Amino acid sequence: MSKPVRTRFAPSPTGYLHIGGARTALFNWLYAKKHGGDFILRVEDTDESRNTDEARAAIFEGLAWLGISVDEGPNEGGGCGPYNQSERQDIYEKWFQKLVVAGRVYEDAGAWRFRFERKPITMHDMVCGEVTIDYTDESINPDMTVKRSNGAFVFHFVNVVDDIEMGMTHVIRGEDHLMNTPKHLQLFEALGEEPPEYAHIPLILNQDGSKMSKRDEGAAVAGYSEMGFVSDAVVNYIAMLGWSSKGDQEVFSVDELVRYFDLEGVNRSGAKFDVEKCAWFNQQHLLAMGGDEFAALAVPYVEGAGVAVDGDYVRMAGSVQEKVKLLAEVPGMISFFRDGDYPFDDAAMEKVRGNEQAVVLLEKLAESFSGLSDWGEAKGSIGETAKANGAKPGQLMFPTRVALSGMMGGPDLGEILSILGQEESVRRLRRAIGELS
RNA sequence: GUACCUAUAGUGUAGUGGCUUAACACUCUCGACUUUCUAUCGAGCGACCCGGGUUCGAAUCCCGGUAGGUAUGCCA
Repeated sequence: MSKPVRTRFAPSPTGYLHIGGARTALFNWLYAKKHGGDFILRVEDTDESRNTDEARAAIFEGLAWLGISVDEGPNEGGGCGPYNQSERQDIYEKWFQKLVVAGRVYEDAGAWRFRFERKPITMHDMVCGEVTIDYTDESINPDMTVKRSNGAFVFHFVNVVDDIEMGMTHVIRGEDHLMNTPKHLQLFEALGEEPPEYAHIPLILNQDGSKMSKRDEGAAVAGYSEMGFVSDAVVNYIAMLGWSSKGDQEVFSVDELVRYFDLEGVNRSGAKFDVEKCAWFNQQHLLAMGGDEFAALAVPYVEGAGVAVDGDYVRMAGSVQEKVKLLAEVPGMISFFRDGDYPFDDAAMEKVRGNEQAVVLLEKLAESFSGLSDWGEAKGSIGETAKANGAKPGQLMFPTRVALSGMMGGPDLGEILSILGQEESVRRLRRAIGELS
């Protein structure tokens, strides 16, 4: 019987939560949840000069938005606290003394260095396999500082001590830490503790192949909501960057991800971030949800555009569920609805003008609309009007859409007609005819 | 510089020595849905970094290049 799984995400609060960090957190979380274990958040704020409160908040908010639940952490508490490294100085001091007693550290210019054992170190990484780094040559890997001259402990040391104290069983982290692992392994050995299992996952890269850093476009998790992404889609997409189920399925719910995720499916090469595909995932998740849920999610974006939303507006917003990839597209797509003087899109009008019969057909349609006793027949009458005048339904459908909305795309025509009503629809038709003549 | 990791269509992945005419998805183009825009479905374009070797047979194993990445801090 193996120990219950405990994984962690250990960010330093020096910027906003970025997509690479989010994925690292996600993999740890997925692994823990899959195995019924706990996911711990530990804030590595040992470098005071670089930490900010905003960055701390961004970590909490980002994880919360993504739906990555924290079992133990600064806000949740837990049996291994405190979870801010800045509050754990005494603990580090205690472990540091073990190193002193064992004679593994020595003073150097006021700082303390850890004496490496001069031998090859082999790690057994769950993703990278067996990797050996030779520590024989001191000039290549000089003894590392574990305690600064100002008394503060360095990352490698606190990281290891905390992983011991907090009982981590698996450490899943970015491949940029691969070369740090032998150092950590040496520390575990010197401290007389069993190291956790390690898994180094490939990095997320920019389109040009460089490591995605905090400054790069699309790097901030906080920006995704604003752009109109839903968190499940972002989670789904970043999970697919470097991991696959080995089958053809790509669209997963979070529950499915927990069920199917495994470290065997993680590959070893870096993945370039593709916003287009991320948007496609978003569309798939939008399509998969119920109409009410979609409308509820879309409304804040419409309100954000400065519009008071009433029942008809909610209905309108809901009608574009299968027309958008991003929720932020919704307000623009339905803005014509309450704006009687909506602008006509140039490209759309040009296309309509290219159809010589358009104006005549629209006039006939306006007449037909005016005479309708049952407005529910409106959409059908478009096709009938077209046929009655020797045209195909499609030749009138598009001009009608442009006339009513000013745009090439948008909600279903029937839905537009229905919500606009007879009088307003006729008025809009005549307005467009005037514009075209 | 040195070490380590990686290398399949523009992008993300599958393929772990023969079942491969290298599969799936995004993007793009074109069709279908005798109704627009979407959605959906269908089709098309498009790849095994290079060179040796092992083998009857290599995208797959080995070696060497090349390219990219990461690490080489009293940052994390």
